[in-house]
Amino acid sequence: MYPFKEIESKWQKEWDKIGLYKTPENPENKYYLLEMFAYPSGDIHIGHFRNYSIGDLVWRYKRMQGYDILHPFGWDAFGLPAEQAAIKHNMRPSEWTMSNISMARETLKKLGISYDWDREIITCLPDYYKWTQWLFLKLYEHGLVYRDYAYVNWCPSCKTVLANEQVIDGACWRCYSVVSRRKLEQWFIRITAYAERLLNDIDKIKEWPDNIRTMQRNWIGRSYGSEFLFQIEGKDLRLPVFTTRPDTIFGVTFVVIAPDHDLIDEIIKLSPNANDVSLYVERALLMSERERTFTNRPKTGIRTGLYVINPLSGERVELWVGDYVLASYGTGVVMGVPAHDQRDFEFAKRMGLNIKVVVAPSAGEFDTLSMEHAFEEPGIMVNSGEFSGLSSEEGGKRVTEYASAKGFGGFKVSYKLRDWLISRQRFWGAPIPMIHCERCGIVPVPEKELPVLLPPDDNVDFIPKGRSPLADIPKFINTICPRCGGNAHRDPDTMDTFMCSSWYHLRYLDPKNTNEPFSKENAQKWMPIDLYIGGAEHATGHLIYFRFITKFLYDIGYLPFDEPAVKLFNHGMVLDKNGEVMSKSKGNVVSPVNLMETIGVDASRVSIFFFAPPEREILWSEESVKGATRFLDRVYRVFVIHSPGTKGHSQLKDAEKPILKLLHRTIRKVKDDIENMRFNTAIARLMEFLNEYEKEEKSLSDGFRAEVSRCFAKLLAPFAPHLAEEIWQRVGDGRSIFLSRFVEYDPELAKPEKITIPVQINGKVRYRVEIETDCSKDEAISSAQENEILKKYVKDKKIKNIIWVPNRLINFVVE
RNA sequence: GCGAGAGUGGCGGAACUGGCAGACGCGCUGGACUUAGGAUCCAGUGGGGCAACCCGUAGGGGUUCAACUCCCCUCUCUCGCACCA
Repeated sequence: MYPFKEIESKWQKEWDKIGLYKTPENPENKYYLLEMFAYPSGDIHIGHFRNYSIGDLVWRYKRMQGYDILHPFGWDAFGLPAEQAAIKHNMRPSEWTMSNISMARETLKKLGISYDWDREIITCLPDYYKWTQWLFLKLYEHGLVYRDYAYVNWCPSCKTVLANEQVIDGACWRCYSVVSRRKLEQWFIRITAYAERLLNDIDKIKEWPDNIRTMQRNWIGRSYGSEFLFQIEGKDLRLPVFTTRPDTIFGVTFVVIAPDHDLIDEIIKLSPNANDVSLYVERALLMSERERTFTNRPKTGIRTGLYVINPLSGERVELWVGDYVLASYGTGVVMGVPAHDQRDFEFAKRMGLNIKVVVAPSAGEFDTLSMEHAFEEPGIMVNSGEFSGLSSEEGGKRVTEYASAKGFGGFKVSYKLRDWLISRQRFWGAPIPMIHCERCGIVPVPEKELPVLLPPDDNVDFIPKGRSPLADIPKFINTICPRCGGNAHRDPDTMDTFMCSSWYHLRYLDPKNTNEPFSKENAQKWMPIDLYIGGAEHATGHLIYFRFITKFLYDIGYLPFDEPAVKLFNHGMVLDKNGEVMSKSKGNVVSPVNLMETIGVDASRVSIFFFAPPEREILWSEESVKGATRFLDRVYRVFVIHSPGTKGHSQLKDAEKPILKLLHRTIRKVKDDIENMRFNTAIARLMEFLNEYEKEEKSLSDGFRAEVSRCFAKLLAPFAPHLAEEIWQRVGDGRSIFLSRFVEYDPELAKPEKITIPVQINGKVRYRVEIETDCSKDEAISSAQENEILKKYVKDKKIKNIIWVPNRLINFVVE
């Protein structure tokens, strides 16, 4: 194997010395290249390596095209695992986090990833989270932060709040007790105020993958419909009901409210069978929302004994509580129209409720009793008072207008997107900069007092006691009200780490700024991100929050753009050879360090690029690295050991023409493949070129070989940078290859003179014919017609049609 | 369950916009070189017949001169589902 160790360490030192990765201060041709930052849960694994190698490849390619690039890296350092590690290993969260960061940073440096380390950020350090808190205050200032009650998972035996991840089949992951729900007052961010823009602007981010754009659309989930108020009979309480089918309002035979609805306690109080309802609600809340909404699960429910009045028909119908209704969507109350909604139909059948047809396929045609399914399509309204006879569309509109005029309803747009709950009852996060004062109520911490420092994490008891550990640290929790100067206490919760990661890309612009999160000037210089690389698992989490915060900062004048990233690229996951996710607990983590030490950084990169297209998931296996090491060994032999050195150009010999033409075709294909993120086929092209070149090598002049070496080194440079630099040292201009310009191809040379195309008879390939490139249809057909096989198939039959696809194929359609 | 993807030789994958299915590589088989080979080089390699041909892209149907590619149905797997980041 070629001496990769010496080569790699030599060039890494050299690049460091010349400051290759430093960000230019005043970019003329800017390119902001960003990979999602890392959660430091241990050392870099092969999945990270894949992600960052993709970024590094793009950096090298773009650099050689003359771009001024910002390519930073950082750490998403707050979060649950640090606290878990603290409990498990009796370590401080900061110690665990920072030592993981040092280890991973060293690995990234050894892997030679082109980051400008001067711009590194760490979200758990005060100079960063100060500005996360600042962001929270700005959101508060603009009315986008509020407090409300929300359910959390609660383990009664550990007495702690659990993340969804910590709830396994409804039980606590540590003690296996049944997890219940507990209502807590928490902080929310009103992301729903941006729902419409987040949805509409998906049209602006055309260079994001379609699947992510579709997932975001569905996640935001806009639906147009109507809202109607159903009064509880005899009470002064009106329940708003959202529906997308106002045309079926006369078919309501029951109304169902969610067990987690805000008004549920009141309903229980009013209910004649309060005990049973209360018990039902308690049981329903043990299930996750996801379980509750499984459509193949039998829907359950309970009568409240209360009645509500249909505002349109005046009919009184039963009010039920049902677990298939979610408080978080629509109004948390649904009208049951069993004749025209399949879920309602099943519910009514199970519970013995009436089914009333109010929409018929066409006027007069309907059958009330023999229905086996709901009729969900639009049609003609029937049994609907004055609205009978109208089409669903027209009637729905009229019904809603009528309700609006009478004050018991109206048009309504509903979103699936919910407000963002950011309170976490945990230690290891950015403290929420709010103060609770007995006299003044809730008071934000003044901006000049930021950061609200997290107290030292030694001697903190992380074993949960049902509230945030910060609540039990007097030095932290007790404070003075900034408004009245009286005794007050700080908010004990910390922020969701998605808050930290929603703006980190902006801190890189200006990571040392002590006066503001980043300067507008730098934002103007570098934003938006030109290419953002990361996993698709963030589709409806980080990638929505990140867009939202960008829009918010645009609105308050901090940013000149309201979308953060022009282009998004999702790489595939790296799984082990059994198709399982790599994790420490499974012990199947593949380290790029071992790989790098046995075959080198360049061969490791080439293996992972060659394995599959970068967006595809891969099942990692060591056997596949052989192709890459053999390839680079041959490259080393042909272009380093046999290097002709820098020699002048010479007259082109006849034997050199085909290689020259192949070289230009290779340049064209490799460039095209890099630009379309098809790195596996780009490497295949280089292999093919090498195969041909090696056969002819001996008959070529030194001057020609030097020219080929220069081109090949540049084509190789994005994939195997160290080896490419080693080749370049022998044939180049004395500077780094990454300061040179990438190769261009000559379209004339890239075109082959003759091509062989298939000839089909009735769509089946029967023989082949060689034609001149770009020849005419007649020329092609005449050369194809002189053929025994064709004559055999045609015989006395007629040629009906001849299909000619230029430079592709000929198809004779016979008989 | 809902939403988003994926399924091609023994294996990873290739096939531009509907136009030669299997590029490139791994593995395997045979050979060369060699004291040796888990090194290197050469040749072969989807299946059947071993010839003309036929069959093959998860399964079933359809559109077309032509389908891995487009449409319908079914199956399997992966990711996300709001407190993992």
